[in-house]
Amino acid sequence: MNFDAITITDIARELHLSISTVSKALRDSYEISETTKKRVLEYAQEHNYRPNPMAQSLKKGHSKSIGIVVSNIDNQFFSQVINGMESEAYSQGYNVIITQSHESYDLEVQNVNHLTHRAIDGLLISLSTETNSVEHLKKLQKQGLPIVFFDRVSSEIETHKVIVDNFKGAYQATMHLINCGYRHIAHITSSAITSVTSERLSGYKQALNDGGIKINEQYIKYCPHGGMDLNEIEQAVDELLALKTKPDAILTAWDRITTSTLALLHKRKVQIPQDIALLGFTNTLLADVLNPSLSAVQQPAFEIGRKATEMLLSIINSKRPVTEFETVVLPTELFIRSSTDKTYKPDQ
Amino acid sequence: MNFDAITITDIARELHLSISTVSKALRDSYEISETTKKRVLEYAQEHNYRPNPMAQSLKKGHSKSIGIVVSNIDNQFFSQVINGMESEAYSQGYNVIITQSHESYDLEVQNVNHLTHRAIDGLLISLSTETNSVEHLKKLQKQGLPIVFFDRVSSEIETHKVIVDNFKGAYQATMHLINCGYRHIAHITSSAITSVTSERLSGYKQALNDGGIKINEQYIKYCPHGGMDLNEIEQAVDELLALKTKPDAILTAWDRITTSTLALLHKRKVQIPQDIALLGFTNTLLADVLNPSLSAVQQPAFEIGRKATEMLLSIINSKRPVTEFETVVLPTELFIRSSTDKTYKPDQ
DNA sequence: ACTTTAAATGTAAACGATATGAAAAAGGTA
DNA sequence: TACCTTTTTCATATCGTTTACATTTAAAGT
Repeated sequence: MNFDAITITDIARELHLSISTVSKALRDSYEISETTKKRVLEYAQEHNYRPNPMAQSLKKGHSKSIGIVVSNIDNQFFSQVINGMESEAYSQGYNVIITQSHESYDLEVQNVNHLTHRAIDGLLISLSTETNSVEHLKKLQKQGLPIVFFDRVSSEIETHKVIVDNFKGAYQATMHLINCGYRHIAHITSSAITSVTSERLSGYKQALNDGGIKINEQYIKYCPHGGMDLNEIEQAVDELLALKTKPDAILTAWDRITTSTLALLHKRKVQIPQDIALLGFTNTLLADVLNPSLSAVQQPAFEIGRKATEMLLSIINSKRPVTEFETVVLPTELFIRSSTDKTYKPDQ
Repeated sequence: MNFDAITITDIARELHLSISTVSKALRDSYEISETTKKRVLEYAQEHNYRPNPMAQSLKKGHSKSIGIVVSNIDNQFFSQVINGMESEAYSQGYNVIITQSHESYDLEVQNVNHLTHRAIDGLLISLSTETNSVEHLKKLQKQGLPIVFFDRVSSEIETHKVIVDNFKGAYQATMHLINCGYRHIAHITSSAITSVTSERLSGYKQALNDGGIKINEQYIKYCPHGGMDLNEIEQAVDELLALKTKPDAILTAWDRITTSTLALLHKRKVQIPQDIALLGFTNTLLADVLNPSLSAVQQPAFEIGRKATEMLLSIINSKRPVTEFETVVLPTELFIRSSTDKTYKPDQ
């Protein structure tokens, strides 16, 4: 706002009042007479006065904005999460500043620094797949910056967290595949260090166990870059297809991996679900109109974002330091469509 | 940053120097001796000193952040645009603050106010479909706020603009349909007041003319809310399907409208392209794996965002007031897939 | 020894708002 | 009229920086 805007000083000068009188009148203080208040308010209105937020922030010691770090905004899941965050933040008079880590640890650190440079009152973060040290966040937390994790959390930092029941989501999905009659179920997932990955992996394994199916490590493929690197997924898919006993179903654990796997199977002329069934975690709105319509584990993305923000703002607005932290676990939802349908006929 | 951070004053006190000496040392001024500089720099480093951005902004009169207003972040086109903006802004040391109008005029005004409240150095905006008065922006521009339009622009404000060749994009798309042998080509588009809509509509009409096809106003449907309101699209589709001579092809003009139309046709068991061909403007990454794979007009979204930001920053950083404005027109790209293929067999 | 000059550091006034405490004005009571 | 309240207004310090200007100190020149 380097453009000429009217300040409190201008009003004081014009109205032959002191700066403090104007300031108080503007905030409707009881100390100021009704007459003066009216004069000031009218003048302010007329000249479109807006308090300078930088001055206010400096004086008050907070910026009324919160920082967000996600891996990629260009991803249905995260953009829905951000929607929820924005909604909650705005309703409480806060701005959000969004940054992307693009699944890179270095970028994550850089973004976090950039954000704290730029005066945020709190941080909402989903870790990048590369991240296995959270020292950069620990330091900030120690300095007093409120942090709330969502989606991909760290167990090394004690704070509020919002996640989904990844174990159950993956368990239900795998169990659905088993119930449909699939026996060779592969799993393509992301970096092994990410919380989300290991929880979903456990759910997958447990379901296989409970279904009396032996776990085959060859059926589990890791894509360390979480779907950002198409080559990784391509290699994973090709390795699965090259196996003597090819899988008859694939459970993909991440949004990007799911849609990429679908595209790759297409390109290789693999019939879904006749040759291989596909079921994946994804929040795409297009699951219904994909070819074939895609069975999916969907996350309550908007609610994740909203809840995480609510928790962050509760820390920010808390009078006393917060020492009791909570981890909110939201349920996933399984949508069954054609891509896991044994009786599927391509021509509808 | 209301958490206890070290300030320039702390450093000065500890090192028995004046505040200005420290300030100058930190910015490597020639006035300060190498010895002092080194002492200050080392101390600052060690104690992890960060200049308070609010104080700097207040003093320097700018915030190093730019505001963005889009209709919806949860939309491939816009998230790609924002990616481009973020990329350019960050490389020049600027932050972006993103807000969504959700296609509502009131929300747009509110966001713009909120943003200027919160100290931005410039504004990047794509108008909401509802917006037909830009007085709120004119006022800000008059006050000196640099504004750059992208995508949905207003002819009533003179400033830099980044758009795509909407006319040509729609013309090529329609021509492609004509060349494929379609003769009853419908057009579902958004609010008639939006620049994008009218340009694409003209392209559509011109192509029909050039192809010797009479324009049938019954084939042109408007969805004022630009795809946010599914009912509108549903009604448009149903009206088209109820016509005595149903269209044999549909050109959809907006990302959301395209994917929604696809879903609606699916639900109504309309075979694409056998019953009706579909071609639309969309930037979804999933066009290849939709059912059927979707012919699409794609926009260079990242480049739109990057370029718009570059132009905005050039205004912001310009020494003299900018009076010469430029409108950059980028090309669209037509991808031909199965949804417009007369010879299409569902089973690949 | 005394002035000149350059180098290094310091003082203080901004930026725009808020808040504390004091002063002025108005009203009330004896 | 003098004195005390109460109401209303103002002067000023503050937040953390930046910066124009002033001062100090030391070295150099005459």
